Amino acid sequence: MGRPKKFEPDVVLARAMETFWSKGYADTSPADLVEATGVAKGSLYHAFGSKRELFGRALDLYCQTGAEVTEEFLSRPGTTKERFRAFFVLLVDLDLDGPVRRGCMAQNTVTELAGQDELATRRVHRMEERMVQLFTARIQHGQRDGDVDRGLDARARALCLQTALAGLRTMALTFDRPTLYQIIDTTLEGL
Amino acid sequence: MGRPKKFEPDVVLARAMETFWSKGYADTSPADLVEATGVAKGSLYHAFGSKRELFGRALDLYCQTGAEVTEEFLSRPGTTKERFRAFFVLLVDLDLDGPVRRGCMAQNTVTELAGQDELATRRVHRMEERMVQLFTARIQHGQRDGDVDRGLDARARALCLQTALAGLRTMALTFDRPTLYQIIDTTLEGL
DNA sequence: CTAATTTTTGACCTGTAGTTCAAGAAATAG
DNA sequence: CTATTTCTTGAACTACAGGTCAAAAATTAG
Repeated sequence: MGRPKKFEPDVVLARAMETFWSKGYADTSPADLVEATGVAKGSLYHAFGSKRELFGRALDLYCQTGAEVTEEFLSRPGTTKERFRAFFVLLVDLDLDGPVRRGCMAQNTVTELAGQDELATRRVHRMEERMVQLFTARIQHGQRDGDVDRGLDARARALCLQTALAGLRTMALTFDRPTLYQIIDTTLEGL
Repeated sequence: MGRPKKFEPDVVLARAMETFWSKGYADTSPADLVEATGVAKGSLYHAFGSKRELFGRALDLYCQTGAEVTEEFLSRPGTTKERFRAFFVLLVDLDLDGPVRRGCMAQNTVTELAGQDELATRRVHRMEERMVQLFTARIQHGQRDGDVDRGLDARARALCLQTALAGLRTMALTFDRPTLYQIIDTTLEGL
């Protein structure tokens, strides 16, 4: 009972995520969120508690979605190298084709909030570890397929790929597409 | 003539840089700058015009210093791989030994301001290009020394190293030292 | 229909960001 | 010593951030 909600919380959360992603935490104002979601300020606070809490939920959503997309994408048919290449290209394209270059929300968050917000920092670290796990698993899968040299230390390699990806998304803020593609190819050469 | 300055502009600028580096642009308030520099608010505005202009000067200082340190460090005696390793370790240690993890100010800036402040973004891009040039030159130097395989595309390799470095400094916000060292070693293996 | 419950909303509040400025202080020129 | 110049400083100002709240609206239980 009680008055029914006028908005879908998941939709509002997704829109809030987009806004935080594009503008960062500090530079997103309640007014921005009202504009992005179409929900009045009071309702937002009623539904989500505070700007920080809403941001936490948005970050969770981002990490969850990101992990799902990664898993799905790496498990499609193709060699290990092909799959990583396609995945990296996907993310670079995502960065470059958007109306504004905004990189990876998790990285942006840790860059902005490391040393200020331990919870957010830990959340991002968990996400990074998850990515390394997914990469490791894909490499090991490739080793079983005979796709990847069995002498390779899968986790060490996965850590390098995660590092390369983080770097790539930073580079994608200022470099052009051909250069970024070239970086992807050179990076993946050793696989 | 006129009343003499009470402070050394270079010292104030260096302190402002430290503050922007640690807290980011948006989250640094005039009050923070007053505390960090010991100079009254009015004087800061008198000397530097605006927060944005002061930040611009601070960013310039950071890029300038960074390029100098890089050049100096890569030109010390040792093989190419040794020099890159020492340089990467230096930066990781810098990140980890400070009182707060703050990464690279240039990356932080472009992460926070890409799509909002074209001037700052271009400034960072120039810095990144400069780093790639320095890396390229060092690799070519290694190729002449017989240090590095001559079949290598020096610039492509340098781009990868710059990307790895960017990634490494992001990873340094959340990962521990042994893992980061391992990443450095694996990354440099192919040199 | 009444009571109880849950949302919605904009008005309102407090604090601070970023800036300007007027008044005074410290120098030098003549 | 006076005029001129340049610096220093905190007070004052406007705008907005982040959040609270009371009143009205929409539902269901009985």
